[in-house]
Amino acid sequence: MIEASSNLDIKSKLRRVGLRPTRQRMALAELLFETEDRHVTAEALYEEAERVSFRISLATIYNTLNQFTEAGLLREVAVEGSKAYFDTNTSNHHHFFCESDNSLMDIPDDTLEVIGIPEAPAGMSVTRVDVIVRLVDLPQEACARISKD
Amino acid sequence: MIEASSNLDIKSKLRRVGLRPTRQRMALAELLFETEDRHVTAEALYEEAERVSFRISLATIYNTLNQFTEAGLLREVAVEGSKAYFDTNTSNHHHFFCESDNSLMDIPDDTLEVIGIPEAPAGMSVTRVDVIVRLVDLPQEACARISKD
DNA sequence: TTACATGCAAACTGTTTGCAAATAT
DNA sequence: ATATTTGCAAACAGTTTGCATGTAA
Repeated sequence: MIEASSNLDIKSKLRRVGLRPTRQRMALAELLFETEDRHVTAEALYEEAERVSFRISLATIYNTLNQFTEAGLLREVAVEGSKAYFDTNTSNHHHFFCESDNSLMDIPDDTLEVIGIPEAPAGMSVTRVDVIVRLVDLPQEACARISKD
Repeated sequence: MIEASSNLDIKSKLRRVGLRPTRQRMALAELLFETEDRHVTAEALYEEAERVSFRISLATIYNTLNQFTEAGLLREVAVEGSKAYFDTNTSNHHHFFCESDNSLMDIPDDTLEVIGIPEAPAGMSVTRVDVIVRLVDLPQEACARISKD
């Protein structure tokens, strides 16, 4: 049982998108939305739940992340690599991806701009423009030292 | 045995990057580099080899694609999704990704520009900036009709 | 009390690896 | 002759799914 503070907010947040506020969805929502702008993988969220002694199966984590994404509470970030990343910031924005430790960071919305986006080829339309600025940590400096999540 | 035309070119191309020109590497190089700007997945290349009756194992395709990438003959494109995409155009450029049929297309180098790339966080440096313009085909229109590869 | 959600294990996809047999130099 | 490469099958990671059990309304 994680916190109790904002249970009602979370409950209605789930209800609003048509998801039953079950114990596990509540707990995951609390972990995800209590702080701003998180970037999680299924595995990472699973470990986080473990850390606060919340019992949940990995399958349910996957299902829940997908449901939250469909419901618009999360957005999936397209970094290649085998893992799926979920971002609690669903607005239009771009990302740093640190290749040294596979961490994602938001790029503040107003710094970066893409100009001259070509028209979509005939019969298609643009759904989104994703920019990933790939980073490596310089020798001697630990990428891990920078705030992640 | 695919073609015979430019065997010498391909052979020296492989030698130049320190790879022995084996039968299977030659065949794959021929498939990949005969035409410009290809985007392949391992599976797709495997099927292509089958189509021209070249016997090769999928494991070798994977190994070869990775070797070619390390050698700088290919570059991996970071479209999320489970599959790895390899691009024969190793220069700096961006991509359309058609979500309807999972195909990649190059965006001509000079159309698109990213401005205001923020500085890398302390201790890190930018290795690359990737832009993916995601597309869907409009109803009624087949994305597949557009030239792929 | 009925429809929906969960947990488990098994299935599945894309990819990598260990090792014996085949090939390049 | 020697080192490298190949192919196979097995291993592997991440993710999804089928189904019996548990839970929310």
